[in-house]
Amino acid sequence: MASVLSRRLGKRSLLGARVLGPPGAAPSSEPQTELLEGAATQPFLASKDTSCREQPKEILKAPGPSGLQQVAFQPGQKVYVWYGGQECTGLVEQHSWAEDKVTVWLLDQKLQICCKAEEVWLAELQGPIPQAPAYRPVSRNIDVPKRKSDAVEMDEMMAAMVLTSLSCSPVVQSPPGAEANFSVSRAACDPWKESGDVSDSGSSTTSGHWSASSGISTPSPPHPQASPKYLGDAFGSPQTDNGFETDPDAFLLDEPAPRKRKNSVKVMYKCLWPNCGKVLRSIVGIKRHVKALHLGDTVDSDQFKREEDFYYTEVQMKEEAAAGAPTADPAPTPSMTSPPLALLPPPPPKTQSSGPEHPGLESYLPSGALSKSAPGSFWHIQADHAYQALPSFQIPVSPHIYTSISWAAAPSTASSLSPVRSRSLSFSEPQQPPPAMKSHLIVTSPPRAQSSARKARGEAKKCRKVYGIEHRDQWCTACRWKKACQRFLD
DNA sequence: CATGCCGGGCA
DNA sequence: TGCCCGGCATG
Repeated sequence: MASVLSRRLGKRSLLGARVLGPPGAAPSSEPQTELLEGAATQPFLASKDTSCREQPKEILKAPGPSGLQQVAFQPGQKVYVWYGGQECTGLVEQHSWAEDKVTVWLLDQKLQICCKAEEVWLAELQGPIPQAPAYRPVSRNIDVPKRKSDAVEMDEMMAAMVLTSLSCSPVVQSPPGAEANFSVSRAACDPWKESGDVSDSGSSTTSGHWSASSGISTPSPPHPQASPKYLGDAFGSPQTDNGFETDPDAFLLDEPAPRKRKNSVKVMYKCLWPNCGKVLRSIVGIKRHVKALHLGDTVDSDQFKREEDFYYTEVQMKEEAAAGAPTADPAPTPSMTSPPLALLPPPPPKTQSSGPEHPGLESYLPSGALSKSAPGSFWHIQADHAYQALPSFQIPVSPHIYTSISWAAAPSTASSLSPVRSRSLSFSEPQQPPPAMKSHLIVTSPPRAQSSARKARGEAKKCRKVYGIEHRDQWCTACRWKKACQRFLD
């Protein structure tokens, strides 16, 4: 985590320097908004901006006192602009410094729009772009379809542009800078940098179809990175999986859709909005969902513009059974395992609900953050020698429920005797339905005063007693190691 | 005293 | 991390 933080900070600061300067001076609309936005999205923009585009060619206005990034958009420059709910590619037609507005010709929509300079960002290093093409600004207004005599030229140019964009930034259709950022475009443009980081993004998990059309895909989702972190780092994890072959070349040019992951792991996007939990297959979908249902229509306010990103998270599902053992991927992706949580069997009728309730706990973590964090990761914890993690393992299941899980590993020798730790339920040792692990809810009391105290000696016979010292080899490992017996739990 | 097991050391 | 053991608590 620390590492994440630091990394993150690093980025942020980087960005701060570059994109958003000291608050205030900038010609931006409302300082307030700017601040907020800055705080929330900077990192994204940062990585995106710094890594991909501008650096190389764009013209930055002297960072003067304002510090705000001021790009002098030049006619013909290829840019991205957030329009109609998606990131569109377009060409700058005119940049009005006075109003800090930019007129952009949207390639996709074939129309011209005029928006604030801050809403427009440069597409990566545009090669030798035809300088100031001949098309004249037709109107500052939006939606002025334009098909002119120079249509031909335009077409050519557009074709070129499209090609460029295809090769450089598959993200064309992906969501706004916010999270989209790390996605492909970055991957594509910034192979040399943070390749590790990049790898963790969808490209590796999803089959990376950047073909905008495929509903499922969308490059890489914020992955653990985005949302979670902001929600308080609930997910633990940096966990960048460096598993992605970082082949610069592959990245630079239109790489054939990244190979699919061998095992069909589907990436879905889950809404993290409290009590929602909707799962959609496309990032766009989820964004839309969040925006529409939870954020309300705040499209125009900068401040919320990319907020949706914080409310969904990527989850990986195995094709076959959603419940299936979530891949080894431990941390971040709250792989579809969260659900089980909800399904946890209610505390067995007579579980010892220890006396002291802990009303206080309830108020703790926001359910949102929590629910998605802990569980996901915990559920697949496996331990061979459980004794170490064994005794009552508490995991916050929901703000107010603490689950105490414990499981015992079947000793290599006698699998027949897989014990079950349960003192409330009177199981005899033989197995218990749940194959993977045995768990039962126990409302544990908060930091037990006497936590340090030794665990009372269990009444059950332990290996030592049962097998006798002479058969020490039949003891469970824990016993052999003079640890709490795992075979005969009490 | 026998047992259970925590804490800690070692490889 | 696996393994072992000193030493303490408990019955």
